[in-house]
Amino acid sequence: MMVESASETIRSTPSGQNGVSSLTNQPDGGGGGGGREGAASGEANGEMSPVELLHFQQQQALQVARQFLLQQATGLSSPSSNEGKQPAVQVPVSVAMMSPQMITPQQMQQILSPPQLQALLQQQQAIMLQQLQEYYKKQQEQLHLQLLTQQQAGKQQPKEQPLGNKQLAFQQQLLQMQQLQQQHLLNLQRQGLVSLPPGQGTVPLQTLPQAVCPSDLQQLWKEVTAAQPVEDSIKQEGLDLTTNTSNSTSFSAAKVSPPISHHPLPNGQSTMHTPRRDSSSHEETPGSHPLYGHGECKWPGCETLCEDLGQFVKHLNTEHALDDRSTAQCRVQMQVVQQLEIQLAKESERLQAMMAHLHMRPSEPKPFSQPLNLVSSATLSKSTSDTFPDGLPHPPTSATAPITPLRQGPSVISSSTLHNVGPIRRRNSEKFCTPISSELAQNHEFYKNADVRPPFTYASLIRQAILETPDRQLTLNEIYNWFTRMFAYFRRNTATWKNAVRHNLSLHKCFVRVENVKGAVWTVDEHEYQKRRPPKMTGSPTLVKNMISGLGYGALNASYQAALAESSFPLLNSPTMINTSSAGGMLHVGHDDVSSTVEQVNSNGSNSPRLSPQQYSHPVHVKEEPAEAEDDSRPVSLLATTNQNVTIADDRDLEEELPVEDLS
DNA sequence: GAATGAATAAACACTT
DNA sequence: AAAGTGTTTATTCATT
Repeated sequence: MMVESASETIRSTPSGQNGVSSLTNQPDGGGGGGGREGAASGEANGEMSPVELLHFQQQQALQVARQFLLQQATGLSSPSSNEGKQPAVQVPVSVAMMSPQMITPQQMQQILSPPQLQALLQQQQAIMLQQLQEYYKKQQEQLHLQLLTQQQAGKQQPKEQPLGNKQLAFQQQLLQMQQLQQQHLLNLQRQGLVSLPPGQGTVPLQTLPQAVCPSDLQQLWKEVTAAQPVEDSIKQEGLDLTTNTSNSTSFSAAKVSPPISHHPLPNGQSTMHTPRRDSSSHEETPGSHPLYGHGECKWPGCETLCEDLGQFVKHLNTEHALDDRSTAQCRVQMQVVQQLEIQLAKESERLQAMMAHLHMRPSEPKPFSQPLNLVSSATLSKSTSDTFPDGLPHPPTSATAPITPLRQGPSVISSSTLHNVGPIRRRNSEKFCTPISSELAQNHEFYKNADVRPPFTYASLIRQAILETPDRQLTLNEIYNWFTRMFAYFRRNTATWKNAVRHNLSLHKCFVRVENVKGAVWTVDEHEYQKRRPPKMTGSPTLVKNMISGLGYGALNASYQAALAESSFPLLNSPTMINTSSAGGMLHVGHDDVSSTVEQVNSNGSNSPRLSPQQYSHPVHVKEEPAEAEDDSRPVSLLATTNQNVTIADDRDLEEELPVEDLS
């Protein structure tokens, strides 16, 4: 039988330095049409009324800010915006020779070493922050000027209604600016995240998508922009819109409020019906009010302390009754929400584009985590989202950022992974000695859904597949199934990779074929496997250390482990074996691939009843006996989150008996 | 440049 | 006989 031409996908270009230049598709990050550059220099003056003028300027300012934001947000993907901004970064020759426009982010990652990338990103961020601050400063100065002008004018005029409007306009502008700041920061963080290779240890926890919560952002912003006297000018005017506004913006971000036109509810509920606020992890008690939290009124600009809900309601009705001010504030809030919606739309679009680019199914309906695909996700899902020790609601693998589900895929995907997007021959597992299992764990969902070739060798994959089963043995067909189940990539070109699997099974001594009642099964001879190649960097403590820190395991630990657990290496079934410290432990395995980690897990994870001991000893037992005694137990790391149980035990069954195959 | 490991392709044998 | 399974050889590429 002919092998269908699968080769085209696989061997088209060997990746690496030579192939890169041929890739030209660029994700058109939100930059949209290129022409919007010179958007505005808020200059318009003239015959307009002060109010109109304000509005106009505000619009323009917003425009500029938006563009700026957009540009910056896409800065990484659109080389034009960052050309020449990273002088200090050392770029490989191969990159340097390419015209910048030709480089896609992926390619960048391919080409740049993780440290380089890191440096680049940091620079980029620093620059962006700086620019942003400058920009906002200017805006504020401008505002202040206007404010003064208005004040003078206001003295001569009846100040009833006009003044209110002006104030509102200012409020709006400020609000929006703050909001933009926040958004921008978010973008920055996300950018950094998305493209941060795992090897970059310096990633602070907050920069991780999982950890980005509005409160963090605020905190960050406060630090970053502490110098800004924004609120002061406002307060001068007698407005009580203070920093707190950022609070309101952040928390309303997630919700889309219906456009209330004129008379919003007195208490502003209509806009704030957000059930769960990001920052409200502690609050959210049954009798709570969206505008009440942490003992204070969350009305924008109002931080009045209220002992209890009753008092708060009272306060709400008195202080925030239906009047001009409340109405206006509500309107401001609406705008804020609208802005966020716009932003969300843009981000979503970008996400789509990214996913499309990565051949992922855009339809992925599960914005939030999906634990494990292997098993019915339903079973696991619930536990996954909240099982994390750090209280972070998302499993690294599939979880999505609270607001924008950006990281469907490679969220965590490591550079190494990205390296292999596309045709590659070399599996990096070896070089970076990234434990395949961890990588797999982290990007499990991604591989499952994205048609991306996994960066592991067939041997390591096969081993992984085998070790994942309780019996540590699989029939060829089961191995096939595992491949297809775990990797979208292996759902096509079947003839090719199946042949490769067979070839590997036969070729490597580490795979032992055992006759069974039902036929033959394949097992792994660990000893042989380890012998297979010299441990690249196994032992080196320093390396290990680097790796750990590099991967950000310190900070990441919890989520990482959770991810691992979630990734459900079946072996881990036992919920008991949770040992945070072990994250390092598993790393030290150092061996490249999937297996290495897994194996450790296995051996350690021995608790799980069904694990069969064998692996180490050559003599392979065949399936009949489920498992005798648990083997040794090295301290393993994986923190098995509770959900474990569900897992893959069934996995195997699935293939054999159940036609299930719900793998997306 | 050689050695090595891995991916791919393909031929062939055996079994079901 | 066909399909699946397993073995083997050859070629190519990438890395060391």
